[in-house]
Amino acid sequence: MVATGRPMLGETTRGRGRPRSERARLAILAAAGELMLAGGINAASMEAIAERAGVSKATIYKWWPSRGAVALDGFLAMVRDSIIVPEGLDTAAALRFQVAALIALFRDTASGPLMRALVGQAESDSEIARAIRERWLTPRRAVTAEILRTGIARGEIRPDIDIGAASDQLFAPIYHRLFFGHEPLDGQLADQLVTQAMTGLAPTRYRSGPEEIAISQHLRQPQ
Amino acid sequence: MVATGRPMLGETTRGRGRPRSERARLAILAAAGELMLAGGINAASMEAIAERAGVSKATIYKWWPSRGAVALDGFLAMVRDSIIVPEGLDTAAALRFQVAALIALFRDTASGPLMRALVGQAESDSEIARAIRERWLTPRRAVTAEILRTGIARGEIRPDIDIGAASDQLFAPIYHRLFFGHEPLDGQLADQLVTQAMTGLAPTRYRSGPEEIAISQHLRQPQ
DNA sequence: GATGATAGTGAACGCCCCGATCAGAAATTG
DNA sequence: CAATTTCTGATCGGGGCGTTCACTATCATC
Repeated sequence: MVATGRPMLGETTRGRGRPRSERARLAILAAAGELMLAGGINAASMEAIAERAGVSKATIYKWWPSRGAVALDGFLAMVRDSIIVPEGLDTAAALRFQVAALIALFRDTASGPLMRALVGQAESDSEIARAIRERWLTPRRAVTAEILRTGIARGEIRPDIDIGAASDQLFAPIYHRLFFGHEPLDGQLADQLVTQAMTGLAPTRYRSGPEEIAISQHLRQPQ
Repeated sequence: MVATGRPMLGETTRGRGRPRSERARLAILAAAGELMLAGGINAASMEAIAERAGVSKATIYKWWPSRGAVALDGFLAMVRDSIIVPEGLDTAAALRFQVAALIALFRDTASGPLMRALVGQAESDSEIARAIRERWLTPRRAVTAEILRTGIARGEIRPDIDIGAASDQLFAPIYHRLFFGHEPLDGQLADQLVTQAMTGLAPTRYRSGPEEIAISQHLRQPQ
C-alpha cells in the first residue's frame, strides 16, 4: 500500500463530498512518468510533477507520501494486465513466452527505465521496496512457479529443482541487463535463456544420472 | 575515472606542495560507507560525510565531483582484490567457487548495501553507471568467460552456449536477490545455481541429442 | 435549495542540502 | 627562504522538500 487514499488505483469511492478528480490523478501519473524518462528520478521532483500536470503540489501530497510512491503507482498503472498466461503450450514454450514478454516490456515501453528508477528509490525507501516485491515481483514469480510445477507434473521438468532458484535463473538476467546495461535486451535473449536453462551448460555425457537417483539424493519438495 | 585527482586510489604523487592527506582520504571513504550502510545513499550527504570524517566539505569536492563518486570509490576500495581464481578445479567447481564468493561478499560485508546504493545512484548518473560496468562488472565477467572457455576446451561445457547469457544465468540471480530481497542470499544458493545451470531443468529424456547435433544446429561461436 | 463533507488551488513558510567560492593556515620541496 | 599545493572554516544563493493556510469547487444528503 503506497497511496494514502483508500481506492487502490482508479476506484472511485462514492462518499459524501467532492469526488476525486480522475483527470488530476492521471495527469500526475503521466507527468511523473514522462519526467522520469527524461532525466531519471531526480528530474521528477514533486514541484516539477505538479507544474507539468497542471496541479497543485498539495494535491499530490494529499494522495502520495513521497515521490517514490508516485513513481511506483505510475509504473504499476503502466504495466497493469501485463501478465499473460497462454494456454496449450508445453513448459519450455510457456517459459519462453514469459521471458520474451518481460524483455519486450522493458525494451519497448517506458517501464524499463521506470523499473530502474524505482529500484534505485527502493534503496532508501523500504516502503517502495516492499510494494515492488508484493505488487510486481511476487505475482510474476507465482506464475512462473505454477508453470514449473505443471512441468514437473507433466514430466517436462526435473522434480528435484529449487523453483525459486530456477525462476531467478530465467528472469534475473533480464533485470541484470536492464540495471547494468552491459549487454543488450534483444530478441534472441529469451531463446538463449530458456534453452540453456532447460538443457544445461554441460554436455550430455557429463550430466548426472536419471531423475530417480536425483530425487532420492535431494528429497526436496517444491515449495 | 571518477575521482578528479590523477592518482587512482592510494597513489601519492610526489609533487611540490603539501601532499594529499591519506588520513583524510580514508576517513572520507569510511564515513561515506558507514553513512550509506546506516541510511542509504541519501543519508550520506556531502555535509554529513564531511562532518563524520572530520574534514572540510571543500576537501571532498576537490577530489570527488559528486556523492556517487565518493560512494563508488569507497565501494571499489572495499572490494579490491576480491577476485580470486583458484587453480586445479574442474569447471563446475570453479563456477561454484566464484558464485559462492560473490554471495559471501554481498552477504557478509558492507558491499551488498553499497552495491544497491550505487546502482540506485547510477540511475541518474551515467558516469557512475559506466564506472560500475568498467571497474566492477567487466573484470568479473571476464573471469567467468575464461572459466567457461576453458570448460569448453576441456569438453566440460557445451560449445554452442552463449557465454554472456550463461554468465548472467549464474550471477544475475545473486544481484536480483540483493536488489529485491525476495529470497535470502544463503549458502545453498551457490550449489543450486551452478547445479541447475550445468544440469538443466529438463529431465534427461527430454533433452536434445548429443552435442554434435546441437553444434550443427546453432553454428554459433562463443564471442 | 441549504448543509456538510471532501477535493483541489495557490501561495507561503522554514529547513536542509547542494555546489561554489574565498582567504588564510598548514605542509612539503627546492 | 620562496614556491607550491592542500586543507580549513566560513559564507553565499539556489532549490527541492514537507507542511500549512484560507479559499474555492463539487458532490451527497437532508
